[in-house]
Amino acid sequence: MIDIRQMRYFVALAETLHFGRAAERLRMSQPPLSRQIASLEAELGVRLLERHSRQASLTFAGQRFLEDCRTTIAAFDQACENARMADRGELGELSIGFMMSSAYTVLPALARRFTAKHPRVALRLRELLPPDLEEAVKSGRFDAGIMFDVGGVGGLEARVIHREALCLAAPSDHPLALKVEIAPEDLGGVPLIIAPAETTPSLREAITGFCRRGGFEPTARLEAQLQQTIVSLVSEGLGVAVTPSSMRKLGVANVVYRDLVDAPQIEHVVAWRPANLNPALRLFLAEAGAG
Amino acid sequence: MIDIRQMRYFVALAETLHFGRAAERLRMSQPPLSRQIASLEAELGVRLLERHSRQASLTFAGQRFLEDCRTTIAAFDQACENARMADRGELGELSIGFMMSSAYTVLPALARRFTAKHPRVALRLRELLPPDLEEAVKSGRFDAGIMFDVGGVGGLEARVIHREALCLAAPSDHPLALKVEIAPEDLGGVPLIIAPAETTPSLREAITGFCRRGGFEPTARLEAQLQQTIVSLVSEGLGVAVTPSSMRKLGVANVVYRDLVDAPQIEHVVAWRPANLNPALRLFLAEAGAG
DNA sequence: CGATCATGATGCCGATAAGGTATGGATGCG
DNA sequence: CGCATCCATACCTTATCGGCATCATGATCG
Repeated sequence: MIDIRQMRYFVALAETLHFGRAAERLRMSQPPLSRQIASLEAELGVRLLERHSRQASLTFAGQRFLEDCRTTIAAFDQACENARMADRGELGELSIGFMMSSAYTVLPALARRFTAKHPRVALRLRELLPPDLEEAVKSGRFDAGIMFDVGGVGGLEARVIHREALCLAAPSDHPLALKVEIAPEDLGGVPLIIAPAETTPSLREAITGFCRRGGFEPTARLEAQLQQTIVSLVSEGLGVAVTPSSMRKLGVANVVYRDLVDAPQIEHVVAWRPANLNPALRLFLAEAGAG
Repeated sequence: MIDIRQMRYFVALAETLHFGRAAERLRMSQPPLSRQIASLEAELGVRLLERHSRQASLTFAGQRFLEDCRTTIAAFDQACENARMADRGELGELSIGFMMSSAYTVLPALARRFTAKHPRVALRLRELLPPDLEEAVKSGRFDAGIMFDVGGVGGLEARVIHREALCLAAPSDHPLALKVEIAPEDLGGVPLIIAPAETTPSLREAITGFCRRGGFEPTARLEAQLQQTIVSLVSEGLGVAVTPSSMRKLGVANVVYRDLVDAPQIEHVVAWRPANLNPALRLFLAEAGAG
C-alpha cells in the first residue's frame, strides 16, 4: 500500500531529479529509493519519471503528483502538529460563560491576555445570568464560568480571581448622596434595590452582613437580576443600591457612588468541572491565576 | 514513523470507539490495531482516546486529530487518484494555439466537445497569427496548433481535421457580384486582396492554382494577414478576395460572396510535436478526429 | 573506437515491523 | 461470585525495508 513515506521519497527525488542525491538527502542509500519509487509507480499504475541516462525528468502525471504530494505531506505534518498543540491546549476551543458584572472587571483583561498568549484557541465568550451560568458549567455546556462566589457548590471547583469592594449607588438628589462615606446605620430603614438571593447569594450575603453591622436586616424595595439594571433603576430615582464598585464604570446619569465604611468585598471566581478534560482549560486557569 | 495507514486505523477506531469492531472493519484482528494505536499515540506523544471499560472516547486532541486525519486521508487519496487521471490525460492543462480562421470553423465545436468530455482538463485557447503559431507549437509553448496545412514542415506532425471551399468575396457593387458563380478566367486581371505567402502558404497556393486554371498568375493589390481584415478591406471597396467560405459568417456589410467553379479547398490541420508527452494531447487529437 | 564513468536497477541478506493466535487483567453485570 | 466484555500483552510468523554488492546501460573522453 502507498504511504506517506513514499510521497516524501518522491518529493525529494522530484526536487533533485537524481536518485543518488535524493537518497543522500533522505539519509538512505540509492537502491531502496529506486525500489520505493518503482513500487510507488507500480501501485499507482502511473509512470512518474522518465529515466534518462544523464538525469531524470518528471512526467506530466509526475508533476501533478508532486504538487499533490506537497500539499498532502503538509496536511499530514500539520495534523500531527495540531494533535500535539491540541494536547497542550494551544489549539482548540474554550467556552467561557460569565456574568455581566465580570465584563466590567476581570474578563476583558483576562480574555485579552489569554488570546494573546494562545492565539489558536478559539475563545467563545457568552454572558449568562448567574444561576444559568452555574448550571451551564455543571452540565458541560461551558468549560468554565466566571461568577460571584458560589460557596463551593457541588461538583464545581472554583478559585477566586478578583475581589472588589461594594459601594452605595444612590440617585444624585438622594439625601445619602450628601455623605462622603456610608456607614451601616445610614442604611437603616432605607429600602434597597437588590438582586434576589437565588441569583447572587454571595452578594446578598455581603450586603446583609453590612446591614447587620448597623443592627438591621436589609429590606428589598425592588429586585432585579443584573447589577446594570439595578443601577439603572437607581438612576430613575427608584431607590438606592449596594453594588460592586465596578458599576461606577457604567457612567449612568443621575447616579452617585459613595464608599462604604469598612466596605465588604465581593469575590469573582472562575468555576469549572474537575472532570473537564479540555487542555485549554488548564491554560485558561493558569492565566486567570487560578492554577 | 507515523504513516497514513495508522491514520486510517485511527479514523476507523474513532468512528466505532471500539477496538474489536474497528479491527473487524479494517479486516484485521484486534491486537495489532491496539498496538498501532498505541504506537501512534506514543509517536505523537499525545493520548488520543480514553479507554473505559464499557467503551472508548476521544480526547480533545483526538477529536482534533480525527478531523485532520480525515482531510489528510482525503488529500492523500485524491493525490493518488489525480496522478492516475493526469496519466490518462483527464486532468491537467492543454494549451492550443489557433489561427483566427479556425475560430469560425472547427474550433468552437471541438473545444465544446473536448471540455464536455474532459471537464478537468483546463483548455487554454489562444489565437495567434499563423507563422507565430507554427513556431510556438514547435518550441513547445503550445501543445498543439490549429492552422492551415503547413505542408509537413519539419518536426511537427499534422492531421487534417477540416476542409472548406474557397469563395470569392467582392464589394456588392462590383461587376463580379452580378455573376452567380465565378470561373478562373473571370478573375483575370482583377487585382486581389490576399494574405502574404509566408503567412498562409497553402491558402496562397490554392488561390494561385485556381488562377492558373484561368491561365494567369494572381496579382496582389493589397496584402493583409488576417482573413477578417481582408474581408473588411473588400467591404471598403478596395478590391476582391478569394477567401475561405467560413468568412461568410462574418456578416460584413457591402460584401457579397460567390461560389467558385470547381472551388479549391483549404485544409485546417491540427499540428503537434511528436515528442509532446502531455497525455491530454492524445485525448484532444482523438476528439479532433486526428488519432 | 574502446575504456571509463555515471546512473539507475537488481540480487541477496539481516534487521525491523506488522499481523495473527493465545492469553492476561480490569471492569461491569446478572 | 462467576461470567462476559474489552483492551493489552506475549509470543510467533511473515512481510517489508534498507544496506551492500553488483549489473546493465548510455554518455564521455582519451
